[in-house]
Amino acid sequence: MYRSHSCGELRLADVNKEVTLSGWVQRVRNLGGMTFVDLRDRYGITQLAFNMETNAELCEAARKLGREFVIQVVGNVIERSSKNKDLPTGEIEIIVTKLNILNKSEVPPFTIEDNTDGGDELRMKYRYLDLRRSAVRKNLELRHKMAFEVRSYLDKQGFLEVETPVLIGSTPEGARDFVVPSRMNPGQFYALPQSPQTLKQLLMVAGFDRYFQIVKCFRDEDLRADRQPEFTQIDCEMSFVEQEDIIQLFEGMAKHLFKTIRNIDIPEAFPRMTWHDAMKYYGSDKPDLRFDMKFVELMDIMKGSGFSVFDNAAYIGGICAKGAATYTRKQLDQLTDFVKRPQIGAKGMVYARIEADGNVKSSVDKFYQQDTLQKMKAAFNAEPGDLILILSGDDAMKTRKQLCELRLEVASQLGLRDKDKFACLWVIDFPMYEWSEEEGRLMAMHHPFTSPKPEDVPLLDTDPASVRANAYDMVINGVEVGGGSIRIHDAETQAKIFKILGFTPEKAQEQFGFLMNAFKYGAPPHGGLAYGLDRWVSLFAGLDSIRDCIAFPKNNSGRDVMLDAPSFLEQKQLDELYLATKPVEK
RNA sequence: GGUUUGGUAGUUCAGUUGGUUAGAAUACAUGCCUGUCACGCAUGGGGUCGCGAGUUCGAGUCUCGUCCAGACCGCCA
Repeated sequence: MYRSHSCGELRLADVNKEVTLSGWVQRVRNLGGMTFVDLRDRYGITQLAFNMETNAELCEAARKLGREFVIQVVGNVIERSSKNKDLPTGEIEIIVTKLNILNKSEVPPFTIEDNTDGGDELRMKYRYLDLRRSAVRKNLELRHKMAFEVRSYLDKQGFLEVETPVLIGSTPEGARDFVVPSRMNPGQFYALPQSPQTLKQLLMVAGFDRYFQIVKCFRDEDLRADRQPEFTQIDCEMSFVEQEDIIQLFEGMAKHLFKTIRNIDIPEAFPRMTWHDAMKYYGSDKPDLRFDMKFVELMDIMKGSGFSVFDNAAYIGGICAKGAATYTRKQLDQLTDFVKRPQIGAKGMVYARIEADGNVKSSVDKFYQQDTLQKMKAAFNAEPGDLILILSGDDAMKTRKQLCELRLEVASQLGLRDKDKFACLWVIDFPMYEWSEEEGRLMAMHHPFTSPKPEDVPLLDTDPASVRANAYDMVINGVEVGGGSIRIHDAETQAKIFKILGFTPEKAQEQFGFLMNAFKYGAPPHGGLAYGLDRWVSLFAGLDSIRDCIAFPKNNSGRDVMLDAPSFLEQKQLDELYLATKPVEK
């Protein structure tokens, strides 16, 4: 028997028991006459005590233990003479009578502690050591609990978890596919699913009217802190439902997760905002509503006073930062530099402080009379002590996006983006299409299986760009945590949508014939939603990157630095796969 | 593909205007220490300053190239 107890469970009530413990050596404290060893496993830390007077040989052996040695001890639980209140097991310790070294360890390249001295790169290379740290382990425990609660909730609602294949066909619409060459079918490739979208729709045709799956999805696009090439979705689909049914059910799931994971009750319904309003008032389809700072458009007030930048602008808008009039000139210059960075691309920033007497002191005072500035102040409902920040530009959408970045930056600086505060939101009524400059055609904003709003269907023929979709995203704290739509379920409409997206009937048949054929055999009305599990976990854990809640994540360049993958193949493997070329190794 | 920040001891970092033997903390090793729990004290070892080229009497420091890593833009139906 390797252990009778874990390293996290012994308490005062266990005093006088003889126990066997196994674990890793966290630290050895050698005080001369006695030596203490912290023994760690994933349940906690228990202190082992060795005394030179009572057992010199064992005490000498304990002194020689190194960090991360795996040991097994037998000993008696006693009450400590000096207790440690910071440790759950801090009232007891083990007087060791037998010590067995199960395995030695080299000195680890970084310290295995909550405040490790290791940098990200090193921790990723030795991820198996990083995962020994409680901070990382807790994230994976949280992830497990969330997946468990998702299954519990959906099972109670009658959902069935069905596995769909990972080796499927490539579809050029959407993100780039990861592809897998087929040895048995020379020159042909599988693709890994970007999501099981079409497969779950086929399950609806098959009559599995409540499906879900916690499933890996793959997208071969550049990475970010919140994007991995493989990520996990809570993928759901339902038949005989309208948008409202889906919103209700998955809002319920979100509330269930808030309650069970964070013990937060959200009695009221989540607010809803149209995509149009989200863009107009927040410059984003995923606004962070933990704070207000709504955009105010100033075209009527500020245009035509001789300030040429504004006079020539297609959009003038601003935000009001409550109580931020104390910003110094230096801070304002830094904000100006922030919006002028190439990633944001604004030309400049106008600011105005509301002074104690109610007067407006702005950076463009020489162009505006005080009564114009007062009108502006009124438009923001600004009060003394507030700071107004204004951007303008000749492309309204671009300027709003710049203003969005400014809003988030100022909110961060003012401490308004509290990780323990949550603001949930449904963004609804997305447009069906957006124009792609690169492709020179309309692209599906959501995906090509999304249905148009019934009242907008006539517009498909006259003005497709203005058609709204039965699509919805859930946004929490400015993070898109999930999204979905009511799908098209008849072949005729689906064919029409493909046509608008620029597919020839032949091309549509070739790529999506299986779906359109299925629709000929009694497809029920259906729709669904997918939540991003990684993003949910990182929100609840307060993480800056989803990498911290993934056991073995990939780095910025899509590499697994621990496995050193991807890697080159042997020529023999390439030959078997009919892959001719091997890039020259640098 | 682009913008930007960084790469110096095992690790995290400092290193001034280009100038003597490149430092600190921590980790590690050795010794002392009987109530520590970030134990303490003393001593010691440890460096291809990412790599390559250039400028210079002299480069960790300046220039160019390159590799690696992070954040972001494009991209992500």
